[in-house]
Amino acid sequence: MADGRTGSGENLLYLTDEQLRQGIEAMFFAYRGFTADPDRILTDMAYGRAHHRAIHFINRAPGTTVNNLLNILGVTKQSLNRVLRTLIEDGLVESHVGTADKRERHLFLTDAGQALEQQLSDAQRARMRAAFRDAGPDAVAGFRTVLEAMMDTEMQRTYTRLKESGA
Amino acid sequence: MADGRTGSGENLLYLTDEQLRQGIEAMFFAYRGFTADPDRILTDMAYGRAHHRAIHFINRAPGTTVNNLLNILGVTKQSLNRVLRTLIEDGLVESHVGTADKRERHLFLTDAGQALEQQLSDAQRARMRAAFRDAGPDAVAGFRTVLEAMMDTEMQRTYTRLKESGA
DNA sequence: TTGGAATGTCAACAAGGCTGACATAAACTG
DNA sequence: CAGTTTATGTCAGCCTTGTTGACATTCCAA
Repeated sequence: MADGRTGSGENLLYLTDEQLRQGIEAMFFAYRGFTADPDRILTDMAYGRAHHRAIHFINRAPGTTVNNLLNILGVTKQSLNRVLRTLIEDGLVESHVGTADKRERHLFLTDAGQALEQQLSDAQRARMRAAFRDAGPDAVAGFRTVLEAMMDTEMQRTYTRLKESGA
Repeated sequence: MADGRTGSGENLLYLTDEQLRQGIEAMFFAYRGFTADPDRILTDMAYGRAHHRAIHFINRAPGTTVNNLLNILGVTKQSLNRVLRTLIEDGLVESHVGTADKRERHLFLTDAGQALEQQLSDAQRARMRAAFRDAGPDAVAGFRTVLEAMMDTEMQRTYTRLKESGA
């Protein structure tokens, strides 16, 4: 079974260890490309990938709480807090004490924050768009199907919720 | 054009900004799942993701030189060296002076190194296999097409070379 | 009203990137 | 052969970004 064959008559050659290893390496190299363009922009400022992630999801769900962002990003609150503090100090993010629950902080991008978000996502989308266009719609559908299947189930739910909150 | 439509008559709705953003978020969440299982195994030892990457590619191309590994991993020699040093000290990797060119060091996994590699890749392959099986062969083909298109051209070449050196 | 749960902040530490400087040995070149 | 380039290793020090621990504030329920 290590080579993915079964006696069922189905063609399962796409599940051989060699095919899986190629998939693993494709993920590794592609993720480098995926992050390369925003990374380049960010190092010119004093920011890193963690700042990008925070900005992305605050833009995606304005008014989100720190706790919610924590669940999305999958890091500790202390780690996120450091990133948020610099973004707030630099005037890219605003934090408003919750009205219903004063323990909560609701996060928003300022105009400057939105400008940076736009710059970063333009760069990342440009690469994604080129890849999607080269690959074609059927390949893109397969790409998304496999990625969804690769997520932890909890992340699948988060991803779907975000997806449905969009257009 | 920001929504991906053109007047060409082609259906380019899969290139809308919303579709691209979903692709971006899918990459983010899926990569977390992709690394989660090996990460869990590694933190129980004193190792991290960097050690995993080194072990993976040494196993993939036994006898590879330090310089070659550097190009594959895309890190500085100082960074790689720190990782290699611990792996060699711990008896997972062996470094042999080159015969043709004595400046080069050729890297090999020891039996213990191969055992760890097996453990890590089993975990990672299990998730990839489940995702591939759920998604089906056509989706897997699309997945790989998009990932290859998303790599930097230099990484595409590295990836292809590795792929062709396999089965 | 009091104790626990939720939320967020501050401090300190570790992993793993990075640059720069430098050493060594081997290979190559004029 | 002398000088240069290449491959590798090492030291020092920096930054980002993850971690745990301690603590303050706020809310809610017994």
